[in-house]
Parts: sequence; C-alpha cells; structure tokens
Amino acid sequence: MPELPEVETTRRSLEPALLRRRIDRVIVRDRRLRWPVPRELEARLTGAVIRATSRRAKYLLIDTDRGHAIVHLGMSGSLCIVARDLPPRTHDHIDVVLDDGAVLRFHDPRRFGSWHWVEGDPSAHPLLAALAPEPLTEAFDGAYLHRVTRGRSAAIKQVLMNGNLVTGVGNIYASEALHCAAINPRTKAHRLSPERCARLVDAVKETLARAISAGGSTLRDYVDGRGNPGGFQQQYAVYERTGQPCPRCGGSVKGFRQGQRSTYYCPGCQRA
DNA sequence: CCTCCCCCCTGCGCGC
DNA sequence: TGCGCGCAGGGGGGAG
Repeated sequence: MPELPEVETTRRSLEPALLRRRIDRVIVRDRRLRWPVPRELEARLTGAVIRATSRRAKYLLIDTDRGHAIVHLGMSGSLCIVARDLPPRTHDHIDVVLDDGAVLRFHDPRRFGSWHWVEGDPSAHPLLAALAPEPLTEAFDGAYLHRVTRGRSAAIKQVLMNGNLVTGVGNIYASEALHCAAINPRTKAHRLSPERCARLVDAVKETLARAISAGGSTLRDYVDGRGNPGGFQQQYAVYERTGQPCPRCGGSVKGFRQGQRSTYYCPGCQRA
C-alpha cells in the first residue's frame, strides 16, 4: 500500500493527536511482523513523551524524549487514532495508549510492516543509513540522478524503485512519474541524457507532491490517521488503467510485468 | 558491485 | 456456492 505520499499523509494526520502526549502503555498483540517486534519497544516507549513525528523515505518515526520508534507500513499497514474502548479488530497488532485516552493503533493484515526502536541519531540506524536522498529535497536533482544512473543498464523503472538510489517511489508512483516525464519504463537507465534525468526528477517531485495533496492513494484499504481514504487514485494517468486512454495523447495504456511487478505506460507518448 | 528471483503474509477477485 | 489460482502498494537476502 503505502509509498511516500501515504506515509507522509499518515504522519501529518497523526501528528496533532501525538504531540506532547505521554505514552501510558504499549500493547503488542502479535510480534510476528517483517521482523519480530523487539520487547525493548514497549519497555522504552512506555512513559516516553512524544516530541515530534518525522519521516525518512517510507519510514515513519515517532520521536520521543527517550528515542525513536521507526515504523514501516509494508504493503497493508495503517496507523489510526482510535478511542481507548474501541475493541481491536483482527490484525490490529499494536496499540500505543496515550495519556489523553486515545490510542494509536497499528493494523496490518499481511504483516510486512515493522516496528523498531532506536536511541541516538535515527539516521544511523542500519535500515536508514544507506537510504538515498529524500526525493522532495534539493539534494535530489537532475545532476544526482544522472550521476547515479551511469553504468546502470537496468530499466529506469527498476532504478526508480531502488531505495539506495531514489527513496519513497514505489510501484504506483514509478509508473506515474515515468508517464509524467514521457519516458518509457523499459529505457536503460544509463541511456538517459542529463536533460531527461532532470525532467524525470521534476516528474517524481510533481507526482509525489500532487499525491500528497490528494491525501495519497487508496486502492484497497489505505486510510490515514483519521481513517480517511486518499483520493489520488482518481488522478492516475496509467496505473491499473490498461486499455483506457492516455490523458496526454489518447493512446491506449498498456500493462506488462517488469521484475515481478506490474508496470503501466502509454506506448504512444512515452519514448525510449 | 549489480541483477535476478524468491520469500515473508493475508485477502480478494476471477474463472471454472 | 465453492475452490484454486494469481495478484496486490515493500524490501531484505541469497545466488550467480
């Protein structure tokens, strides 16, 4: 489910309910996530005061006076603020009980999500240390993309989804950004000119920003911290639109498999 | 180092 | 209606 826009939308919608709250209790109902939830999480989080929320790539961080919880939503995870007396549903694996009676509840049917605890500088954590620059900052520009694609013969779509080169762009937004930049997803990364790299960077930024503005994408079950679905799926140009007209040239959108994932593009206006 | 492929897991829509 | 199959937003890790 969640790529960068969904994680950012979740973070923004949760933040007002979390700031300055003290954590009374942490209930872990199922520890079997992507990695086993460390017992250290409950031990250290209980009694901590939340100072801020932040995001790095697709990781959401709960920053406290004692350290940081690093949360990943995987494919099917969501975080919601609920009332303390609301009974948990199936797959509600973690509750963070706040001192005002609200609960931050983590729901994840597929359990590809994860929770970690880190003290000190969170960017030094092994999960975060090797990540590429944030896509919505100036560090991610055409010169950067051109440099890191030299010597890479992989298809540009797969390069966009490599978290060590570009962060936050998953399967939906890779297809959408390539359409926006009018670049064929099969194009070998090292063949892109500096100009086309710059255009692709602009397209990634624009696509992510528009998705955040729309509250992210809800394909099946994504909801933000208040339980609201996103609306960006209404604006897709190509994703899951096989056979429908391209909004730019009217051509028929095509889908195909690329590295075990589905890719969508318009053969009419996305050039190699 | 890069690339490919598999896997973790549950749910849903489809065809028969 | 029931069942088996393929597929789904992520990403670590091993083989080659």
